[in-house]
Amino acid sequence: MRLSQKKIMAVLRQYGYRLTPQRRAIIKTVVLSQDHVTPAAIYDKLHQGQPNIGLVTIYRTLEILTRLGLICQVHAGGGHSYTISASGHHHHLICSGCGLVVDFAGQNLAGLEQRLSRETGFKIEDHLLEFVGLCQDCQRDGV
Amino acid sequence: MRLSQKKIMAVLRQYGYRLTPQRRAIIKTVVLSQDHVTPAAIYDKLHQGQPNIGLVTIYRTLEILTRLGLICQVHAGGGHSYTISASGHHHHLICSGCGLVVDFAGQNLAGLEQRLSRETGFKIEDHLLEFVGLCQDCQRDGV
DNA sequence: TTATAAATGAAAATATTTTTCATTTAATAT
DNA sequence: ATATTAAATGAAAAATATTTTCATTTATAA
Repeated sequence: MRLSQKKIMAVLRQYGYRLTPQRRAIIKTVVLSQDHVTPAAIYDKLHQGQPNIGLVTIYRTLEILTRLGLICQVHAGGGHSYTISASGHHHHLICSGCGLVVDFAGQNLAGLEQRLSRETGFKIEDHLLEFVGLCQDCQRDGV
Repeated sequence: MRLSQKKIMAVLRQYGYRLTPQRRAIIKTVVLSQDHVTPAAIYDKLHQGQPNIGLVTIYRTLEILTRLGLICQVHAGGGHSYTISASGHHHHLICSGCGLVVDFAGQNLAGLEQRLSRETGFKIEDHLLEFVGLCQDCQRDGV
């Protein structure tokens, strides 16, 4: 289940952030995008429109949304970090050909986490699990 | 088991790369480093010494070593990607306080990989599993 | 409406990575 | 040993990415 635009805006408000037209537009873009988007891609898509949005605002908004857990970053694949909207605990399957990101869940890492905690003394706060491969389309197209 | 300096150099030679003093110095730095190192950190450590090493050479060498699987990148934690030497298939446990990287193995993701492949049609090539938390020292120091 | 703290965006600063190309050099052949 | 040559280096510039600063605008609440 992906977060809706409405839900994201509600959470923003809940935390005392203002709902500016810029933020609405950025959220809309991230939510409507099927795969992950870079700050630059959002900028390209939005900065001609109304309102005119600066790249700085995009960085700032993505930072807030990430901090609130409303969007998350994709690390593998290109190597750089991209963002994608999603909700609940899940992981990413990333196409190295076209950048498509598929969310998946159902992998319970609690056991492993406990083992690691026990063996290393770490207090584990977070984890990152991503698979990289070729989606069906890219396999067919021989990317 | 971490790769030794000698082993890394042998593999480099095996693939037809030349063993320059610069490459030796870079490999030594990465191997001796307990945690992950950034290109900039390697540069700071080496560019005063003999031989004088340029940042470009560091980027190029790290790229080769990564491609040959002799070192690998760390994605989570700071957000940027860092490199660390290691061998064999393993994953990372990263301290968000001090950057310490602990390797761990023994997590077999083949079953999950198969499931995802079946469900999505992806041809999976690689994966990334990282845990982030606080190491014992940083817990104590209240970082 | 008005007041005001938050948000914006242009510009500059900072940081990161890649490209170019003349020069140097490691490894091979002699 | 020495010469040869393709590979490697590094300075500089270019390209890319991100953050900071600060004057101006604006969403929200009083």
